[in-house]
Amino acid sequence: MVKSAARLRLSPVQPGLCAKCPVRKFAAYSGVPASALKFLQSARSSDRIVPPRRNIFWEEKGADELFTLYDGWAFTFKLLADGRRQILEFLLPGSLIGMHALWFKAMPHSAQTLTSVSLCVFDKEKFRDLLRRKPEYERELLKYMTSSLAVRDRRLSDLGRRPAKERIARLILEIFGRLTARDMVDGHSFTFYPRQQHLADALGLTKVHVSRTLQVLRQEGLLELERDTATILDLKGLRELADYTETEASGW
Amino acid sequence: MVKSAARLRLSPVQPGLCAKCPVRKFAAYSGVPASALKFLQSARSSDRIVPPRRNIFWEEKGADELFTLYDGWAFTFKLLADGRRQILEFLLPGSLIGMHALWFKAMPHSAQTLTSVSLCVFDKEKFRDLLRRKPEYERELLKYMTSSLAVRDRRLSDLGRRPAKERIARLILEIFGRLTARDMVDGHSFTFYPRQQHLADALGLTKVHVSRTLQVLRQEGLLELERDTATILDLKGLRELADYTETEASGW
DNA sequence: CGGATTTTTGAAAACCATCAACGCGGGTGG
DNA sequence: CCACCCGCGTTGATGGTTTTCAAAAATCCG
Repeated sequence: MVKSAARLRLSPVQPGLCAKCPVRKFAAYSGVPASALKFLQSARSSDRIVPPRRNIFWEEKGADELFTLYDGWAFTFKLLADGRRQILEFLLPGSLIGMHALWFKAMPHSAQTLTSVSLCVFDKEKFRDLLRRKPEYERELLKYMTSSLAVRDRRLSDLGRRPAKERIARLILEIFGRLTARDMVDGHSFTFYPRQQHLADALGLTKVHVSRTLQVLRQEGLLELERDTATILDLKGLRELADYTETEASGW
Repeated sequence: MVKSAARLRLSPVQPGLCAKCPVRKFAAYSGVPASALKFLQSARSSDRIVPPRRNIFWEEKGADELFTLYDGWAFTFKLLADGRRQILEFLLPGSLIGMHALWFKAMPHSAQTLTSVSLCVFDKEKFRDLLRRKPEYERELLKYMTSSLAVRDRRLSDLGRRPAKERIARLILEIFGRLTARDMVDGHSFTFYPRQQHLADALGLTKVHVSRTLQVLRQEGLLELERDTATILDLKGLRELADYTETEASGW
């Protein structure tokens, strides 16, 4: 099963009509008013398939487009002068990518694919038109951004104040929650594309320490991470360890 | 001079007409269209003065109001179960506080004053009306939120990937930039209300380590922090150490 | 099967936390 | 006005978490 899911990434599902979009109820789309769908469709200038490990856009460069992720996994990140990387967000189907482009000349971060990915591409200007014509949608995006900021603040607390074990547990639980909302889990298992290096870069750790900490979590019977597959062995225990409340698991 | 500035906090400046508001060009207000001022004024249900070290609202509680900070310093933060604190953002005049209340039942963080503070208070429902009536303002807020998210992502990178010295340097430079935009600096000196414990909680460090690191920065002739006053001794050197580019210094 | 990527392991060191104590200074109350 | 108290910053000793460096083992992919 996992294998076939992984194989899927080689030819990602491609989007069709916005009105029938299956990811429409997720993330940035969750509140798109039906009346705006026509405009959303017309602002969508094209679709695009991007292979794994390719950048979608680059930090400090300009961008004329923004995207929604239709299928596949990706992430946003920043690079420091010495090459160290901080992953800011893992992008899942429904994620809106590159809003910054709407108003600013330079992107504040890069975006890169993890799997092969299919994107809905929106021309910057057309998207601005859409916002002007459909303030309800604009309002929905404002809500989406507010919620995104809250998620980012949780991660900030994790990096600032939690030890490695909790950081890892919480990130896995967060992704588990998002995937559950998308019906992309199989019981307590799910396909998981980030490598240990990605976890490290998202959590402010080194891959070595991530490796060691994952072993502890496995030995404690809480969590198992194999290549491309994560299995939560003890959800209750993991939540407890991670101090992860139910309310943290909704809405994006 | 510092003395008198500190004394000012005991009776903060109170707001008058939105149309003549001196902080209107900062942060959340920077793009308020003149046409929206009338509505902004009418959405403003009252003013409020809050003494130092008081919460403005509480994490996990609901809120019926949102605020803009008119005068004084404050910050937002989250508490962990064991009492550890993560400061998310320092709030300066012009900051919009508590947007989350517009759509969500529970606040994702708390807000607390550092000095005595004066707030413009907006009723949640009236503010929603304002957005409905003035989509230009709504659009401006969307831009503001986007930019806030980018700032948060910089801090995330700092916590994840930078050592204590750089974190401190960068936070000071960020605040210096924001204060400069507000004309609240005196050359390379400025009034600075956070204590070392606040820096620690914002940067994911302990107050002890902040103290030691500040001593190093002082000995290196880069930065001096006394009670209520910060002085940048060597701006160029500090920027270099902090890897702080000019573009990081604008727009919020 | 062979090369590349990813994960694991070990040893040593760096960075930062913890704990505890002391000093300084400002504000407050007697 | 002075003494006291409390918040805040400092200092030292010690320990833990995490990093670094290097290398080997495991896994994947073509």
